[in-house]
Formats: sequence, structure tokens, C-alpha cells
Amino acid sequence: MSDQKTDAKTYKKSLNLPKTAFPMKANLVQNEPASQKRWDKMGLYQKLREKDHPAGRYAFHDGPPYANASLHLGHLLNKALKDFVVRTKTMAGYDVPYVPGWDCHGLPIEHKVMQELGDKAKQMEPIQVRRKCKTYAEKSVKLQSGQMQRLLTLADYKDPYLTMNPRYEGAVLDVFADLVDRDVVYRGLKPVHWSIENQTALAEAELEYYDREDTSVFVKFDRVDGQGSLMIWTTTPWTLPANLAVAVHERYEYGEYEVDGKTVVVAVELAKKVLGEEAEPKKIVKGVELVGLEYKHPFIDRVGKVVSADYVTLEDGTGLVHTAPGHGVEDYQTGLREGLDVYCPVKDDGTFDDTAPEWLRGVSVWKGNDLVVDRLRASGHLFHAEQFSHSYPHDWRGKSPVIFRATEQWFVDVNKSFDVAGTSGTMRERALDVTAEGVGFIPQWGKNRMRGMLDSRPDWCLSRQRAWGLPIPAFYPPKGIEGEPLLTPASVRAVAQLFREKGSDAWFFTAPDELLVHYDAVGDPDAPDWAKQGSPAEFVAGADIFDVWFESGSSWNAVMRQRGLAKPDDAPSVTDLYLEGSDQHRGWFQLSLLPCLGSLGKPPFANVLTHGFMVDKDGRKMSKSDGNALSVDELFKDYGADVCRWWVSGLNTDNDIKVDSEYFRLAGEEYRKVRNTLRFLLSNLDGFDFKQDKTRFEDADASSIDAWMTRAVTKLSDTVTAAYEGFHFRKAHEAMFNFCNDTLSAVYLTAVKDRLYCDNPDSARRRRTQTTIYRVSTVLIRLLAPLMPHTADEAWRALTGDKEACVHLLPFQDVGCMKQIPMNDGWGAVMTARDGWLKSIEEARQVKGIDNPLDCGVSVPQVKDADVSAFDMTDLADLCGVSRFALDASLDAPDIDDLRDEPRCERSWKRDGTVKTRSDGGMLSDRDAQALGLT
RNA sequence: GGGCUCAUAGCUCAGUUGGCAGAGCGCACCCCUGAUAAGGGUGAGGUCGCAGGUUCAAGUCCUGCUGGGCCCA
Repeated sequence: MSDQKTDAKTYKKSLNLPKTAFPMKANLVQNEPASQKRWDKMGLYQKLREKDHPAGRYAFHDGPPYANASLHLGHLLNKALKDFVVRTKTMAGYDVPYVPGWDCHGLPIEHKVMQELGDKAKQMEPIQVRRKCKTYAEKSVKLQSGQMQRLLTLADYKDPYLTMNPRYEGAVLDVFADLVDRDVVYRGLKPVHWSIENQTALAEAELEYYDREDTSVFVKFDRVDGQGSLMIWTTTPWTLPANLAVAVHERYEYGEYEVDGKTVVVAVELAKKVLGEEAEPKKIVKGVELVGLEYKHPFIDRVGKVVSADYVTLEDGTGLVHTAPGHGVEDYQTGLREGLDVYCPVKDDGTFDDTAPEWLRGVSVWKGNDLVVDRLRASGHLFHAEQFSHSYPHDWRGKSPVIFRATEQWFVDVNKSFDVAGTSGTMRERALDVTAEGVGFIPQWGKNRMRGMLDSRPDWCLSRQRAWGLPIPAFYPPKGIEGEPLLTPASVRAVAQLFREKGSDAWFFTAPDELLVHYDAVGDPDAPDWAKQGSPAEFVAGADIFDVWFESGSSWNAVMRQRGLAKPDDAPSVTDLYLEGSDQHRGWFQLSLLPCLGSLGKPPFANVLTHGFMVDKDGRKMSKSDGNALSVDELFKDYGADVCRWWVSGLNTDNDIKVDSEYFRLAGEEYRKVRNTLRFLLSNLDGFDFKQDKTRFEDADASSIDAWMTRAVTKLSDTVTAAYEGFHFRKAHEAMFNFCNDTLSAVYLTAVKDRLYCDNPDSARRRRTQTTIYRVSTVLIRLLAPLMPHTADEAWRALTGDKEACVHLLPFQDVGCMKQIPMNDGWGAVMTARDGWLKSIEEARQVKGIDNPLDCGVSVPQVKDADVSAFDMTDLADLCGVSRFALDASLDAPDIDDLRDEPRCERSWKRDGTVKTRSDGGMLSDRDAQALGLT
């Protein structure tokens, strides 16, 4: 026994065992940053710009994350997907310049800075606040940029776009000038969601809805005709001072009921709920008959009237709706139709102004609620008051409740027709048109979603009353002079030029005549008279800033066009692709689409690709306060970027994405499987010089397992490149994993191990297999490169033996030549039959007690649907992991032979029937003896 | 409350035009020890969220419901 062992050791040394510098342990945490540095040093991004691009330009535009705090998982997903696009398109032959960007202005940063400043903020000028905000934004950009680079994303990090940069700001104003030119920008009084806390109008996107307890009141409005009263219901008693009308639905039935000896009008369907079960109407009328009735305001000397409105429902209240045009969008629209004032007695700070009754002046609306209720109770107008919980809008940052309040704002009219680029239509119509056709949505339902949102969207309120943003470059007449604000295409473009030179900070400390140094009112046909006649030094610069969405929504111009990265001017869109979370249908997608249609008459994107949101492993919303959010930095530290990227690439991103640290562990195991397969490929190329040692295509054997393998890798290449082309990263991921796990590891590599180890190093068969392994490696490593850039590059350098090599400079491997290698058609059937053979072997091993498959021989009568006469039986034996494979037409079914009585080759461990004692005294097969030069 | 959307094995997901439920992971058992903090083989697992309907036939089409997600009110 001990002799045998010694012999075995001797023979082991004679084997060509795998050897490689590509380690099993990835050590991504240390090695990935090193890769990143290496790419930076070699100028990878720049080099990619300079090389040939046979496929032309692919215009892909990064949507700017908000420059606030650390990246979260949503960013990781988004940035990884974007990087897959950049890298797959690059390797497909496109030039994909990619400028990362950040949204820097806006309330979240300003709010944070104001919180940090505390009371000090009150004494500070806007410009001082802005400087603090800028510092904060810069800090966030730096942090996030570092994290994005740690994710190994390929982008122009040396020159990103920041929405607060002067050249960006100038380009936003250029877009705005175009909209002013189209005459769709107007100033109007309109109720908007108003944050008392931040004293600004809020966009829909800046609201969050929470349940809130309010006092709801049933109030009797006395009819002017003395026939009793109308009962209204409201959850916002503080808006009653602004009540100008009561709305009813024309088709509903309203009844007159006796309450405490007096008559009140309530919708019939709601009467029992409001007045009690025994309520019986004395008289029933249709709503339409009430229209025009007048009533006395309960505590203000004013007469209101009954109007009709479709939005009146019978779900809550009384069917008679308190209407205050200054405090609600629907009320406002009703007011417009009925010619009511947009009356709003509430000031910026949420207190009542001097037009309100004396007892409310200077009081906050929240306190006003109680005062109004007390007043109504005292005067006998209050029928009932109760606590009521309802969903109520809150400021998304401060979480404080907002109110509806009429204010002067700048708007973009989405319903006004204009001409541009030879077409005519409103912004809404144009947006609906390109959504219906022209823009591709992935997944397709994005189209419906976008359409639904466009159908219902109101005019875009552009203005905010804050410090941290891009000023709306409007000028107002000097005190004492009446007139429209100065805001013309020329005046806006003049300020745009100034902002490019000095930045928008200039607005806050520069005299108006200097702000307008590039502008000549006299020569501007659109300028109001006061501006032509007056001195610019006297003009009053406006205090409004833009909705941040207008800034990010102009990025197609401020980045892609301004930097010369857009598609040609005559192309039907500015870029090829935008890729963001599905929430951006309402956000960035739509708010980029509208300005671009206004400015150029065409959409900013040809395709919109969206992904879903992260949820926890039970499918619930992720939230920081629940502590179920994973830290991106921790993930990099625990798993590495390539593992995180591999995880992303395996997701179905159309819908919700479940996330849990466990999934990263699983992704890590898959990664290791892929890595080990690469390692085994590389380790069997030790000493193999492709140029010298390769088997030429024309020498390939169509019936060899190598022919099958070569065909398989060309199929993989086709599958994966097609998947990449359609952004089906998951499909590519799956195909590559299965290829590594099954095609390579379980089938091919297991089968060819014997010849790689035991054949003479220079044997034609071994060289043919190494040639195949080399070809597989070049295809596979390149296909993996977009998903795991570090690992692929590491493998590529190991494959080429060139420390300077970089896989990311290469295109995907052209497999055209490999497809020319003929393959025996029988291989498909052989692989199918193999499953059955393995089952038979397993069965025989159980029955006959054979542990090692190499102690088996397989005999089959035929291979179903295949002519294997030209096949090498050794290939088939190796495919089954057995020592021998034979065709025996006399059999009825596959037969497994127990070979344990036959001698075993001490070198290859096979019992192939040729084993005998050789000149060195060892028991060897013919092949092994030959490999050792023995007889 | 409305728009869009999702629900298939323990987990992650495939399932074209309706036609016998699939893959990978995990798990169990076994092998190998010359890919070794590796590798190979076999196997068990599902009332396709629930309830109706259309059809010879429904995971797939229709309606309703339940429970998630995004957006809006």
C-alpha cells in the first residue's frame, strides 16, 4: 500500500496540474479600489472617448440625484444599471460619453442648513444662506461621487454637472427664455400648497400625505330669503373667512329638514347621517334648483351664493360644499367660472391679514380654527363639531401640515398652443403625442402611466419663495409705477449670459442695471413701456426662484446640448436614453419632457427605462426609521462592488425589488462560482501560448467535444449581447451564470480534465482543448466585463499575462470565426442522452455498490436521434466521468459495467482496458505511458 | 378614493399567440480528494394570492376580492 502511494506521488508530479496567478479569494475590498486607481491613472474614460466607435454615438443622460447625504440602495441600483448601459453600449462599439450630475439647489438642503443655523438664520442675508447651502451641496457631491466611483462606475467624474454651476444655470435660463418666447409663461394668482414652516409654495412632489386630526364642523349659513339655512361641512374651519360660495351638485336631491324649529337644507342621502335617523324631509328639490340662492356669511358682512360643481360628492359632509377660491384648487376653478374673487386673507406666515375680521388678525390659521369654531358656536351657526382624522398634505421635509393659499406665482401654461419647429400645439398635446408614439417605454406600461399623468396635470407652478435656487430673472417696476414685470426672451437671455459669467449668486448682491448689462430694453420689442422709459438701476429684481424640477428638467440642454453630447439637431430626440426609478414618470421624465417640447418641439429622450423600488424582504416599503435600510458603504465593505453589481444584474427590475443582506450573501456565492470557473479556465492555460500553440480553425474536429464547446460559447455570446442590447441584464446574468455553472463547470471542464492533466502537454488533443478554453475565456471575460468590471479586468490580465492590459478598452469578442468551426449535429442529442446515462450510472452505483464512477464503463445500443459513428468514445466516457464508453447494438438498454476487476492506471485512475505494467514498473494505460515516454 | 403595476417551489425568478407547471439557489443523500475555504452525481419540493366566469382546455383571457409597490387626490 505504501509503495502504491509513493508511486502515485511520483506520477502526480508528471501531471499538468492547473496553475494560475488568479487567486480563488477575490479580496474585493482591497483590490477593487486598486483597479479604480489603475483605470484613473491610465485615463480609461478619456481613452474610450478617443478610440474608434464603429457604432457611432450613444447619447445616454444621467439624471441627477439630490446632493444630500449618503447614497442609499436605490442609488446603488440606479447607478449600477446605468453603468451596465454605459459599459455594454461601449463594448458594443458605441461612444458613450457619460457625465454624472447632481441636483444641488432646493429646499431639502436649504432646510437642513436653516436647521443647523437655528436662530442665526433670521439675521442672515439670502446670499449668506446660499453660501452655506453651496458648501453643503459640495460636501454631499464629494461623498456621493466617491461612493459611485467605489461602485466602479465609469463616468466623467472629473467634470460632472452640478445644477448650481454657472454654465448650467445659464443654460437653464436659455430654456426658460424659449418658453417665454412661446408665450406660455404667465404670472397668476392661484391657490397653491403653501408651507408655512418654509414660507414657500410647494410642488406636488414636495408633499407627503399623513393622517391628521382636525376639527370638522357642520355650519348653518342663513339664507337671504329667510327660508332657514344651508348646512355645509368643512374640515378646515379657518378657511371660512374666505368663503365666497356654496357648491351643490345639480343632479343630487336636497331636502329641507326641521332642526330645532328651523329649516336647514342637506342632501337627502346624507341627512340621516348628519341629522339623525328620524330626519324626514319636509320638501325635496334638485340641486339645480338651489343654484343662485344667496346666503349671509355667518360672521362677515357679506352675501354668498350657491353654485354648481361636479366634484360635490355624497360620501362625506352635507352635499353642500363650502367654497373658498383662495384656498382650494377646485374652489378656485369654480370661482373662475362664477367670476368670484380669489380672496385669501392669509399671509405668508400663516396668519390672517387685515382684511380678516378683527378677532382673527395676526392669528395663525391653526389657532384660527378654534376661534372660528368658538365664534360659530356663540352665534348659533354651529350645528355640530367633531374631531376628524383625514389624510392631509404635509411639507415633505419639515413634515409640517401645509395649507392651500392663493399667491402670485409664475406658471407654465400647459394648455396654451404655441408654434415651434414648424409644429403647433399645447404642451400637454405635444407631450401626449410623443408619449403615444416616438418615445419607447421600458417596461411598456410606462407609456400608460405617463399618459395618465399628462392627462391630469395642472399648469406647472415654476416659482418658489426661497433663497437656495436659480432666480427667476423677472424685474418689477420701480415703486410708484404700475406695469407688467419685465420678463422677455431677450431679458432672460441677457441674465443667462450674466449668470454664465458670474453665477446666479450675482442676483443677490448686484445692482439691477448691472444684472441687465447685456440687455437693452429700448431695442426689445417685447419690453414693457416702463422698462423702455425708466433707468435699469431703479428696477426691482424679483425674489422668486425656480422650482428645482425646472433646473433638472433642463439638463438635456444644460448638459447634453451644451457639451455637444446630444444627438444631431435633426434627430427626433435630444438623447437616446433616460434611466431612472418609476417615480420619475411624474418627476424628471415629465418635467424634462415639457421644457424640451417647449424649447425644441421634440422630446429629450428616445427611450425611457424605469426600474422599481426597493422593498424589504416581506415586500414592505423600506424606511430608514424602521432600520431595515442597508448602508451602501457597509455593503461595499462586506461584499465588494462586483458582488453588489452582480446582485443588481440578476434582479428583475421592472417592479418592486426585495432586498435583504441575505441576498447579497447569495450573490456573493454566485460570484464565487463564476470566479472559480474563470480561475479553472485560466489555470489550465498555464504554459499555453495562444499564438504558437493554438489549433487552427481549419484543423478543428467537428465531432470533438471542443467543437461542441466552441459552438456553445458563440451561442452564449449571441444570447448575452442580445440581452444587453435590450437592457435585459437579468437574462445576460442568468445565461452567463448557467454557462459557468453548468456548461463549463459541470459538463465541459469536468470532461476535459483528464486530457488536460494526463495527456502529453503538447498532444494535439490537449492543445485543441486549451485553444477552446482560451477562446471561451476571451468571450466570457469580455461578456462579464460590464457587470463585474474589476473581476473581469483581473481575469483579463491573467489571461493575457499583460499587466497593462485592460478589458474595458475592448469590444465584445467577435465570434463570427468561431461560428465557422463545424460541429457534428449529433451533439445536441448526445447532451440530452447524457442525462439518462448519468441516471443509469447513479442507479448502477447504488445497486452494485460502486463508489467511483471511474470504476464504471457505459455501453449503449445507440444514441437516440444522433449518428455518433464519428465521435471519439473517450469524449463520451469523459462526459459521463467513466473509464470507458462503447456502442453495442446488441443491447436493449444502456448497460453499466463494473470495471473494478480490471487494472487501474496509477496515473489517470482510469480503467480503460489498456492498463498494464510498464517499463518503469508502474501500471499505466497506453495514453499515460505514452505521455511519460514509457513502453 | 383614482391612475399604473405586482402576486408561480423555502428563496430569486422563467413561463411567446390558452395545450401535460420549469431553471438556478437552498435543502437531503451520495461521490471525489489532481479546481480543495473547490469539484461532480442523484433526489425531494408547487390547489400558480383568493372567488367566480369564458373555453373541449386557464398560471396564461374576463370580472370581483385580498395583500404589496410607485404616483396622485
